[in-house]
Amino acid sequence: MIVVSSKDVAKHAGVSQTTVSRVLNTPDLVKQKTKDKVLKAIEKLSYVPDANARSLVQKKTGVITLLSGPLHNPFFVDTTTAIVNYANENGYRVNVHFVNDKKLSEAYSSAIENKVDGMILSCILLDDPIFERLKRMSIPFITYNRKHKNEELFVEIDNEEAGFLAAEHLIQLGHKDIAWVGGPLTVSTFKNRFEGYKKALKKHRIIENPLYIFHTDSSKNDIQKAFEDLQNCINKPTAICSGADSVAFNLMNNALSSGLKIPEDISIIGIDNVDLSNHGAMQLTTVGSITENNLGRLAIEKLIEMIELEKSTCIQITESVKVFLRNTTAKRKD
Amino acid sequence: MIVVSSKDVAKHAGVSQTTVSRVLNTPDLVKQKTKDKVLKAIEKLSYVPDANARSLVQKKTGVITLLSGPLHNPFFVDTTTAIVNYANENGYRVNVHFVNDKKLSEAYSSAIENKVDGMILSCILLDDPIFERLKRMSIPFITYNRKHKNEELFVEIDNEEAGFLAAEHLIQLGHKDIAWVGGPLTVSTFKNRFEGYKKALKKHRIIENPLYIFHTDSSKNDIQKAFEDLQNCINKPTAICSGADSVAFNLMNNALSSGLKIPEDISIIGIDNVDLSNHGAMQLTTVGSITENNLGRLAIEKLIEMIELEKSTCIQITESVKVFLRNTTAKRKD
DNA sequence: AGCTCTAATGAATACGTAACCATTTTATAT
DNA sequence: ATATAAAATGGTTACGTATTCATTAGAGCT
Repeated sequence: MIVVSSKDVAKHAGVSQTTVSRVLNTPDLVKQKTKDKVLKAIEKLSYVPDANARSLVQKKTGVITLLSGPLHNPFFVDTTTAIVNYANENGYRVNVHFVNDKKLSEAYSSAIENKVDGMILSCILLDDPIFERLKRMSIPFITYNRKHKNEELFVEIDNEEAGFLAAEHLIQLGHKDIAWVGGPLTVSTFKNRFEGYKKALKKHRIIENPLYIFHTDSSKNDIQKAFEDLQNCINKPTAICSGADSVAFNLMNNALSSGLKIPEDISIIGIDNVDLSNHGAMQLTTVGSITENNLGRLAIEKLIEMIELEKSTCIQITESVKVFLRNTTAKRKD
Repeated sequence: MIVVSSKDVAKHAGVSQTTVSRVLNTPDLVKQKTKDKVLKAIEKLSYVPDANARSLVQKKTGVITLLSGPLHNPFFVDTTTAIVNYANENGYRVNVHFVNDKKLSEAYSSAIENKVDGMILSCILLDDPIFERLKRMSIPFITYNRKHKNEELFVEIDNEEAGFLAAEHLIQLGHKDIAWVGGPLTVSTFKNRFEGYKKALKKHRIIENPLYIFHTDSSKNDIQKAFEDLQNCINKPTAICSGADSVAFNLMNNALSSGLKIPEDISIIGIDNVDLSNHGAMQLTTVGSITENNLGRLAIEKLIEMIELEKSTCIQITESVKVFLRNTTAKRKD
């Protein structure tokens, strides 16, 4: 790979490397005639400045690392789009990593190897040591979707309220046998949503049935297993409260392929209100942010602010939620 | 941002910077006792090598730029996942950009600003000048999904055959009034698929109806407009051949929200066989690669090969296709 | 012409790493 | 003990840029 440097341009234009640099960064300081010479040389040699070298001296990389959950979860489709696009519009490039909880720490260390201007994380655990590590390294970062037990630097929806509203919606439709299929309780999102679910049951004096409760690893297989176990219950639940839209989509898939009709045979509600849930073929009833703000977008805005103002403010954003009524929930049949 | 460098580690451990570098890169060349000292210092100062500085001297960035289409097209969900994950497994980071055709050149120039080890493009136009530009810069690259008129360095499915099979499938179900809703003909994918569609009609002696043919800009709005125009035809088509699964999903959404039943009232077939098309609620009949290889995965494998072997082979991969029969197409009612 | 002030340019250096070459230390053979 | 080879370490430099400081050219004035 032949690389043409600013020195080559300088030699070709008969000026110093400094002047070449000036033409690109502070063009007002250089005479028009010189500028022309240099620009011509740049054109002719098709010179492109090396962003790596620049970041070495400027101590600014223009790169943000995104540790996102996997894209087969449509929530991360929406957020990744918002994050990458907003960052690009503001002159940042985004290194994207799709992380699963199993090899979280590998992902972290590989991400830290590279000096970046900031990091944005979706997959932090409640008591993840990465939190303190990033703070010690004084690298700007923010979490979205999930949050750390420290309750700092996060953007989320009101997860407990979301779980509560989801369950209460089903209760108000007359359901009593309401299952919960969520994700691991080591992440704030599922933990709080599950708390909300329990709170709603309690409020309406419905006794929790341990056979109805599944904390999956949010993999397709594990969710399918939960669904099958539910179908094998003696008292099949008439409704399922899903810990996330992605879980709901998987459950819908399982229900449909075992011949069940939604919502006639079973009601399913999600949480997140991802774009896909509004598709005509899905029409998933779900709970999501009232403002319909994209959490990724909120997070990246704040992160870039932190980077550019160079101060580490405390960011705690919790979006209020409501039910988005669609066609996967219906009154209980008797 | 305080940065601790290998010099700091060296001073702390009482060795030279060279030795620190050696401990990390060629540990066999350094005595155990020294190694311990250095590793201890690294630990204590929580030193992390600066990948930028390294790439400056090694002339290798470990970064690949991905110019992908937007994620609301599920095809790019599948490919982006495959590309990012495979690249990460092989020690590369991926700068992701989501490009729309309107501001393609902006995206290019911003991407080129940064020296990267390779580029992978989904959105190249048939006669895109970027092709020659990248070749001149001798930066390894490959295109997937679409290809350039030069017919080099691409991974695709057999698009003409795909269009042909899609249309013929509808014809064999008894349909004669078959619409085409695709994307711009300036991209190879849609151009060739449309050719296949026409070929099938011709083979079965069905006359093309210009009122049935729409080359949209693949935006939601434009597709909706096409759908509405089709519904306003005097002879409504009984089936639609979509230029891509993403188009098909949009059409399904339009059909369902205007009260039509699929496939009873209208048959819809896609091309790409994206993961989502197999979801229970979608069950989109579509045409896709026989091997079900992910095009993104094929492309990134080849790209990394090119990077590491440092030779620019000619890559032309065209995957054979077949129909994946699901539930959005049915016999024509009379 | 001589002076001052500003505009325009260049030389030298730092950034953090790996590579190259030189040197010192240690082990092995005579 | 000495010579010789091998192992281990250090000094210096290059990578491509932006920055700092020094210098030169030119404009405007008396």
